[in-house]
Amino acid sequence: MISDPAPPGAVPPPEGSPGTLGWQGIRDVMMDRIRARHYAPGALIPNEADLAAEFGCARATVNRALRELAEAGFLDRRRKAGTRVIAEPRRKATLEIPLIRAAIEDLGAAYSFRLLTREIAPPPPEVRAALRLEDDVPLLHVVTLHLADAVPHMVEDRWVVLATVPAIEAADLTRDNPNEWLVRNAPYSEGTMRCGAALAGAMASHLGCTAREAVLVVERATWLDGAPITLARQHYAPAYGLTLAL
Amino acid sequence: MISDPAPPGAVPPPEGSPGTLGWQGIRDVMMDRIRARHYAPGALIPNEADLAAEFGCARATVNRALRELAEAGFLDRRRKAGTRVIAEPRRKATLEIPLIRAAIEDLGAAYSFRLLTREIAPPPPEVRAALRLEDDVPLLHVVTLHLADAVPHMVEDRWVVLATVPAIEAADLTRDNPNEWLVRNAPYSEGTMRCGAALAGAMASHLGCTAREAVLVVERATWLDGAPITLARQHYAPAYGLTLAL
DNA sequence: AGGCGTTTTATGTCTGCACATAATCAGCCT
DNA sequence: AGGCTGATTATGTGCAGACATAAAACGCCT
Repeated sequence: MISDPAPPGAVPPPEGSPGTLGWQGIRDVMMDRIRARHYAPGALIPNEADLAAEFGCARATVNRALRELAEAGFLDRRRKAGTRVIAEPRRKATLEIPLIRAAIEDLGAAYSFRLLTREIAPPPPEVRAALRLEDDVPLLHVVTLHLADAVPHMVEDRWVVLATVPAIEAADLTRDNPNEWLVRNAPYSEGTMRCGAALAGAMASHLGCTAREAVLVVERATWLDGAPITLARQHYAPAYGLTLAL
Repeated sequence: MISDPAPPGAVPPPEGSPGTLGWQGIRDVMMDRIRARHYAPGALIPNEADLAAEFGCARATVNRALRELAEAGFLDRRRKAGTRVIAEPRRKATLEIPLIRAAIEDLGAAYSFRLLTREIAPPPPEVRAALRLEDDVPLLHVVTLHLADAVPHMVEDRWVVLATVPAIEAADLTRDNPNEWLVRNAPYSEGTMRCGAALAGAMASHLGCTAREAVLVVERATWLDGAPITLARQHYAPAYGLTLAL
């Protein structure tokens, strides 16, 4: 049965006006109802046709509104089974993957970088494993120091699969840093990302801190249709943190 | 002008078949074209009506496909100006905010928790600042240790604004841990989330590690329509990292 | 009871069509 | 030239109707 008569509090303002609120308005009203528990957690809500009648609009408009709420993780929609309020919504935080130059400039600092290492070498086993590499081919290995107002901000240790992105071998990475070159020239279709913490250790000298300080480590690997592209491990300066949007 | 004749490589399979590929198919074809630079980075793509004619479908179907690509950060759409390929796509990683119990059980471990502290106290200045609290009212302060297979996994230090969520004062937080209680009973409309690194320090005793190890720290604050709800600082056990999806 | 098709139902998607809205562009006036 | 105004144009949104599809519910048969 449907929890129509609003058990506890009630914030349902669909009003008697015709249908001038659009799909965003309908989404907002439905969101309010979910929050106010007009629709109980876990309960079914009315079907699209009924809601369309209530809001005085077409079913497609209700569909658009409910689809968004489902994508946002508040509703569970299944054919024939109807639409259900998720009792324990698993919300998502999103992280805009920073183009390093842009991230630093957004901080109001002047960006610069230094290429510390550039070599073609066989990767260590963990790198091969992380990229799911089968052959033991040499990769391009670059270490880049990124600075904000000439102060070390992040060290990026990156391996690039030349077989997948041969053009990078000829690129002048002292002009465009590897991060930017890849963003512009190597689209990817899949990837993994993990962030953790570690002691600065060997990175301390680059970051201008002591080896015993804690730094944020971000590791990202990318593929294009199954072909490995690159693995990057980034060590940020102490006290720096990533901000995600909810 | 539009980069229609495909400059470098070309992967445009719209074929002569009528219109049996649906909006997802159209999205995929367009994605392939962007990756193959059939549409040059920064260039305009054909308008919806033309694409609809090419794919043999209605404009609404093309619209749906392009809207998704725009949301994913590959296209920039503006009324009258048309749709443009973003040259340096700023991609987003998403983190499913874990219900701690579920996160640990997904690891294949048995979940348990211990409430270490429960008090009502005035918050320190940084907590007030993070929640944008104006009055100097006392908050509920709980510290919870979450364990995976009886091994310490994370310590959560949380402040809850009683004025916004009075019901939590009566809740039995030794049954439902604060995390779960809030997810079920305190919906939020806005929030911030930040993750960084720190030395274990005073948390070491709870986490079963030394004070000089690096641990991941996640700080989350939430509001409901501007009213502050809670601030949580979570210290994870050493070596644990968050995995984001690209 | 138990198992197996068939019906029913709610959502998913598509089609044409229409109008709204924003932003560009051209042309006009001063 | 400079600036305002209005036409043009591409996207944003809406509607009504239709068919597709998944899955639950029902009923039938054994």
